[in-house]
Amino acid sequence: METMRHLLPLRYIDAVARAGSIRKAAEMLSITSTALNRRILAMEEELGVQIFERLPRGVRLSAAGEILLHHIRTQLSDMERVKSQIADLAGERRGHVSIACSQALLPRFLPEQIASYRKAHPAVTFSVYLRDRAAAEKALVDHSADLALVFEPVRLSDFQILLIVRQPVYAIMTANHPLAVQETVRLRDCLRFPIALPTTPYGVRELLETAVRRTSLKLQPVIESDNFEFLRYHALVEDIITFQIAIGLPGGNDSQDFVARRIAERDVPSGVLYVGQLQGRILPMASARFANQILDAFDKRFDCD
Amino acid sequence: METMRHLLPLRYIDAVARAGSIRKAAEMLSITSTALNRRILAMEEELGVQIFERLPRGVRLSAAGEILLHHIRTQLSDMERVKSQIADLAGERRGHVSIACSQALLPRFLPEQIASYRKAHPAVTFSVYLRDRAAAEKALVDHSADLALVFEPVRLSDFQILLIVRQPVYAIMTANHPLAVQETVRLRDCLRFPIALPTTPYGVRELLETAVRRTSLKLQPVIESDNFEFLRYHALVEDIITFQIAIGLPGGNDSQDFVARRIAERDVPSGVLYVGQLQGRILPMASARFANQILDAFDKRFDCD
DNA sequence: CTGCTCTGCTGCAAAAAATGCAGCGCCCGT
DNA sequence: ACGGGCGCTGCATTTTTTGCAGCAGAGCAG
Repeated sequence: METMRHLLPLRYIDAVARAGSIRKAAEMLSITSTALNRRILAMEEELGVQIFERLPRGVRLSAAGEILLHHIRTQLSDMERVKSQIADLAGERRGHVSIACSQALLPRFLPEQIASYRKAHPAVTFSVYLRDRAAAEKALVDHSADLALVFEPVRLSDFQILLIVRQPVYAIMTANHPLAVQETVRLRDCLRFPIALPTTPYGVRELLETAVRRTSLKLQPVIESDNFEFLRYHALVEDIITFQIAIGLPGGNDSQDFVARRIAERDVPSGVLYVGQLQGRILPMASARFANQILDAFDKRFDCD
Repeated sequence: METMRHLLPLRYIDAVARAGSIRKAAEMLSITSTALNRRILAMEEELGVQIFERLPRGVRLSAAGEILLHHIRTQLSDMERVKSQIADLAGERRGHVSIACSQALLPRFLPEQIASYRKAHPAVTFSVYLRDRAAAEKALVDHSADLALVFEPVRLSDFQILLIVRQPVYAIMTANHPLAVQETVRLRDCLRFPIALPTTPYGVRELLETAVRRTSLKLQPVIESDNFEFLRYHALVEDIITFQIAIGLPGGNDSQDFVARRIAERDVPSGVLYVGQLQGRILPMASARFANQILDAFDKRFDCD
């Protein structure tokens, strides 16, 4: 966060690596390129190895630099962890939790969880980043996120799974839609009506695509978007069907405006939501405690297996 | 080893913690107490917490300081690891291995192993510290040793076992001792003669004590020492019997001066030699490779189970 | 080819930080 | 009571870091 001056050189190297150029990094750090350049040079001198390859358009990490940078990033977040541990034993219970997650968590689940957590520990702050599956995992690796909550992740080796929750797919429609009378709906029935779908990188879309591949059905969305909110609003206005997973749904399964009807499991198998962290990393107190809270929350709210 | 100036503050804190006083630490670091004092103060300022409690006779780590120091020590040896990784990919294969071990390893086993390793990697340097079981484990914890080779350790929770080797106890005597004619000797026969023993903290002594406790025999050493070499030399000169474990014996079981005769397993069970490292720590390349070499060596030389 | 721009890098002077010296007040053991 | 150890501070000095201006080199547009 702030200061801790002895690892300023480390932050400088990190910044240069991110910016890809000393001058740009210097600007972000609001120092002169001279100073930054000389610190890099000094660091390379001390190590006896080039950290960056010099290109005509900037710099790039050398092999040694890659190793060093990895170490630097763990070191930086380790220091944060130590700081929150220290704050913790002073009874302050402060710290920071940063989360990378899929869209479905944003409207309801995370706000609720964070609010509940902050009620108990008001000094803890949060960063929440919207990231697709791949980007969320990358965020763990470069320590820009402590926790990732992702739907149907591409399982990366660095991803340490804390929890797996099955998430059935729901069809969202207006309350007076013909299908709204049923408890659960069949996929083929939905597809007789116009539908709105998330774009391909999203897990829900992938599940549906996989489901229809086994059948003679076809997905022919009249609306595509990468924004779930938009899809739901549009479904409302135009009276078409869209799809979402359980955790993204408001209140009960029904709100005043629209209803959510579970799709038969035999048509579309439940997707899987993963909560995870970086393999082998020791989380800061605050993040670890928040992760535990989430785990508890899932135990209570959903059937896990 | 030295340099890497950005973690000088960390080394300073470590030094003060070890010395227990700023002035003493300053002397060791060959700087003024003023400078050191101010660095500590600055560090505490940045952290917003006292790292050291001030006592009339010096300083002592505070609770926060304990946490911080633990982090500092990991950080310091992590940096060493990174440096050797970097050197490694430059093909230099340099680095440093520090070992805490029992006495029995010093005369033959470690010199041989280190020599053989250094033949392959001449740029790797070694520190070898003689430590009893407890001190060796402490050395792992405070990162003053990468590896520990100890006989009959008090199993600490931080100790991650890499290898276990059974080590039978041998009786050492002059070649013309009455018992020297037998292949293996009985403990009760040994105790009919004058004996020389290591002092109580040592594993061999403990094994023998345990062994006689089940019998009517008694250990009545005419010589006690904490130095195995002395015991052996003295046994030679005075023609008395002493005891040692397999790995400490020279060449074959016999040298020109004395012979080693295995004590019947039913009298004195084999002791156990442990090779271990700090739980959860990632060893520097050189140390990891050396540990592997040792593991291989044991596979070839002894029956392991 | 000629400008033009963007890069990393360097000489030199100014600014900032760390250091050492001397000395203060404190507390303990004798 | 007193000497010796301790942590800490004001001030002068030294060392380090920073910023400004300017360099050479490489891509790029014309």
